[in-house]
Amino acid sequence: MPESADTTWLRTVAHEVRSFDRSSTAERVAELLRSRVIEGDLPPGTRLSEEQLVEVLHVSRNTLREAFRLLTHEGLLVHRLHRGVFVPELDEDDLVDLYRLRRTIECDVVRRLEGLDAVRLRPLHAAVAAGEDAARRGDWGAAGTANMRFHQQLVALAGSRRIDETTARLLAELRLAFHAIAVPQRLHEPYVSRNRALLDLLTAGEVEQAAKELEAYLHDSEAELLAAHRAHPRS
Amino acid sequence: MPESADTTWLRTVAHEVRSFDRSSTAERVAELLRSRVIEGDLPPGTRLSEEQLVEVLHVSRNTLREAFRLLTHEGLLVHRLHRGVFVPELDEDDLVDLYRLRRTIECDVVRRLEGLDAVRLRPLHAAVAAGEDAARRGDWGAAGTANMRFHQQLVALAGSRRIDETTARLLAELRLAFHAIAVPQRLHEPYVSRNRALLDLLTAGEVEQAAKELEAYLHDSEAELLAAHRAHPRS
DNA sequence: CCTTGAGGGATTGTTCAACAACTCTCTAGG
DNA sequence: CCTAGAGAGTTGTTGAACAATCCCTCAAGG
Repeated sequence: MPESADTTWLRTVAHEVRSFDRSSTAERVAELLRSRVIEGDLPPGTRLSEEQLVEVLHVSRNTLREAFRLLTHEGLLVHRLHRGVFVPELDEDDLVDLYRLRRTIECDVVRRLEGLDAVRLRPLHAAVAAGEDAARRGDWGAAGTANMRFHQQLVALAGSRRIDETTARLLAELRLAFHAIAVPQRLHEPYVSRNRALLDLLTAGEVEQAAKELEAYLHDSEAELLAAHRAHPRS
Repeated sequence: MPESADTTWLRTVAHEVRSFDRSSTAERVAELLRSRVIEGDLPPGTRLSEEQLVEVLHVSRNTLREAFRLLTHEGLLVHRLHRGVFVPELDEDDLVDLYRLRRTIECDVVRRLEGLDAVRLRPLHAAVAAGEDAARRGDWGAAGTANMRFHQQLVALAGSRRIDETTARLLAELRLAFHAIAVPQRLHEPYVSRNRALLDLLTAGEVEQAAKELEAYLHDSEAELLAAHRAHPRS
C-alpha cells in the first residue's frame, strides 16, 4: 500500500484516539497487559517479547518498557536483566509469603474495626451477593473476582490508602498463583458462604470473632492452595 | 575543545566504568537519587528537572525516566502527568496513614513471633547498640538511621520477603516526613531507650507484652510527629 | 559419550534527536 | 478584577541506531 511522504498527521490522529482519557500511554498499555495477566491469558512463565508487543500495540519500545516497569513493581511481571520480562511463576514459598502478609493485614484491619454501620458495609454486601450469584450460575471465574473484591473492600474499611494499595498488589499476585495452579474451581465454593458468615459477624459488630474466623479462613485457603500446587507439579 | 569524529569508544569505556556491578544504569541512578532524597538533600516539593539531571548524571532521558519510575513506586517521588516528578510533601493524613500501616505490620509481626533465640535477635542488638552509641555522641542523624534499621530488622524476624519490602517503602516514606518537618532531633532520644526495652521484652520471650509496648510506642511517635508538624506550618 | 568453548544470531540495554502535547505564565482586552 | 489566548518551557512519545548480553549450535578435545 502506498504511503504519503508526510505521515505526521497519522500520529496525531492516533494519539487523539488513544489518549481520550487522562493517563499516559504507558499506563494504558500497562492496564491492558495487567488485565491479560490477571485473567490468565498469559500463563506464568511466558516471556513478553518487546519486538512482538511493539508490533501489536503500536507503541514505541520505550513506552512499552515503561509499562513493563509499572507492572514489575506490582509483582505482575518479573524482569531479568538482559533476558526480558516474564509472567512470574510463583512457588510454594511465594504462596506462603503472600498469605503471611495477607493474614497480617486483613486480620489486623478487622480486629481494629470500630464504629461500623450498614452504610460502610454496603460494598461488602454487594461483593458477597455477587459471589453467591456467580456460584449459583456456576461461573467460578466471576466468583473468584467477587471474592477478590470482597477482601479488597474488607481492608478498605480501614480507610488507609496505603493498606488499599498493598492489598491490591497482594491480591493481584495471588490471582496469578491461582492461574499457575489451575486449581479446581470447586475449591472456591466454600469461601462464598464463609464470606457471608464473615459479613454477618461484622454486621453484628463481633470484630474479634470475625478476625478469628478470617484467620482460620485464610489458613484453610492457604492449605488448599498448597495441596493443589503439590498435586499439580508443573503444567 | 576539539573532539575526534568517532566517539563511539568513549561510550563503551564509559559503560565499562559505570556497569562494573550487576545492575542496570537506571537502578544505579535510582540508588543515587534515593540517597539524596532520604538524606534530605532534596527538600519536599522540589521538582526534579529531566533536562538538568540528564546534564549532571550523563544518562539519557529514557534511562533517567526509568529511574524515576523506580522511585515513584517506592513512594520517594511523585509523578504528575506533564508536570514532572517531585519530592512528595507529606501532609498529616499521610502521616496518619503511614503509622496506621506501620502499626498493623510491626505489631502483628511481633505478636506472631515464636521460637526466638539469641542468634535471630543479633541484628536487633546491633541496631540498638548503634542507636545508643549515636545518641551518646549526639549524632541524631545516625540515631535516626539506627532506629530505621531496628524496625526493619524487627519485621525481618517474620521471614517474609513481601513484609520486608512493604516495610522498607514505609520507612523510606516516613523518613521523608521527618525531613519535611525538620523535627527537633531531641525528639528521637526517648526511642533509643524504648528500642532497648522492646528488645529486652523480646529476649525474654514476652511477645504479647512487646506488641503492646510497640503499639504504644508507635502511637506516641505518631502524636509527637503530628504535633511537630502543626507547630511547623510550612517551611 | 560427555564436556568445554568459540562463533553467531537474536534480544535486551541505552542513547540520541526530533516533534507532539501539555502546563504555566504573562499580557491584552473586556 | 477577571478571562482568553499566545508564547515559552517542560514533559510525553517515537523511531532508529548501536552496544552488551544471552542462548543455541557446533566442533574440538578429553
